[in-house]
Amino acid sequence: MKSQKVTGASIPSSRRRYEDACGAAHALDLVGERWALLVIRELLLGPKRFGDLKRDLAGISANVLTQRLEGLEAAGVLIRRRLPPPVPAQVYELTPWGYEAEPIFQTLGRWAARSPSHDPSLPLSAVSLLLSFRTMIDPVRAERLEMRVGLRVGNESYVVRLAGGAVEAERGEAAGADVIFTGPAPAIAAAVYGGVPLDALVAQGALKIEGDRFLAERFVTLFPLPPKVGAEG
Amino acid sequence: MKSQKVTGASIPSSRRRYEDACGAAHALDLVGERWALLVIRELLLGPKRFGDLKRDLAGISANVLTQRLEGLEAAGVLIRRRLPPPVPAQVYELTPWGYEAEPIFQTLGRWAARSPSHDPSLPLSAVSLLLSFRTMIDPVRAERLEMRVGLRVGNESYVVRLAGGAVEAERGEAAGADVIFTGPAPAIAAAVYGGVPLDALVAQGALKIEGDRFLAERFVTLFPLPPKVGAEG
DNA sequence: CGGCATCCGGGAAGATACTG
DNA sequence: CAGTATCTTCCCGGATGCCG
Repeated sequence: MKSQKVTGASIPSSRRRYEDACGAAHALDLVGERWALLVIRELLLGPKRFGDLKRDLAGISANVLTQRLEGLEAAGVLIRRRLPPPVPAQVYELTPWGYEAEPIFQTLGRWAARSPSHDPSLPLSAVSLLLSFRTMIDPVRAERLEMRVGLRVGNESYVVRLAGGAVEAERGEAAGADVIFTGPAPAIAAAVYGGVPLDALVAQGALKIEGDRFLAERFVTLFPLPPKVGAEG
Repeated sequence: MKSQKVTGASIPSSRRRYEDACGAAHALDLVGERWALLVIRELLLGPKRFGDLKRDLAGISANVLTQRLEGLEAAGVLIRRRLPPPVPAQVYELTPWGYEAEPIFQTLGRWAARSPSHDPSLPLSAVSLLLSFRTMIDPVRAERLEMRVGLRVGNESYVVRLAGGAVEAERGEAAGADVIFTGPAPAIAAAVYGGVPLDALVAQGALKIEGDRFLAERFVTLFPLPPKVGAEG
């Protein structure tokens, strides 16, 4: 029978769509299903394989991930690409338009960071952390500050460059940076957003810091969280 | 039995939450359920009653609307307020923080407007139309253009003010504006976003135009849709 | 192991009818 | 008008198993 494959590309069935010309409503038709936006988030720093996505999206199940990847591919948000041999792995990569979704995460994140119920001490993926640097950088505190910060999280390596009040945060080789943090993303987040002293994190073995320790101390002060609601004004 | 009422404030059960410190993930915990963002959208121009929300959110059912309103109230996004007599009606109104969600709609809308599957000819609420003016205004085409445009949609009246390339769009009295459109929101959208000539809409009775007809023709050219993907730059 | 299908249980969404 | 009660349908999440 060879199983005929009639799954239908998992575009939301027409009954399940908002029949609404509003752009935001159509965005929700495309990426409003559970996990869809977080799948995009995990790809914003570059292509990933199925297993990496499953690992970094703690709690997603394989079948849902498959459905979301199908739906997002059908919507034109990402493409499935087969890497050439040496390692003929399959990866999922955002289309140029898919990459343009990043401002959605910035406005969502900035807004929700003010929620009384937001808990920055929850687990966090490396991509989320790097994207949060792009969103939360304080240009005033960062102006006339130049540094390259390397991050080693799991098997991946990332670089944050500060220059002229602007920030770049992307995948890249950490070696040669002014300071290098090695450890899980939540430990780095604890220093940057939780106010946990670097000494403490190093002492308990959660974090390793190489290079300019003074720059490291500066770095973790550059990303202030907005005031929670209720503390207006 | 009097039915015991244990509805529970409808904050997503913990199994259903992303346990993720990422701000965007938390935003989805708060407003990621179906219809939640559209409920917020309908309140961005001011308070509404239950029935108005149900009418303007075509397709929502009463029980889902009730659940969303409960959840959004529990999240601190909106409050339920009882108007004082003459008409002691109940209305739902965004909190100050709820109003701060508007940029979410702008980034979502701008992004999705480029989707190949976006269809601007679908039905549209009056609020969506007004918000789209804030999002889609072309400051270049609007610069050195000053006008007040009144919109009468259903029983509500709205005003769009253009000055110095900036736009204001809000509830307000249409009388006295330079030009006044009267008709359903989709008809106005057809002129602005669908390129349908005003003559045609007036001729078929979909739209009434009072005041400066020349300004009306200018107005409908001020909100260009971004290029669809595939027609890249 | 990566990718995908299948079956199942629970729960959220949708439709309809009903109540104060 | 502003919701509630109830029933059905569908989606989500987990487990398992197949195939390369």
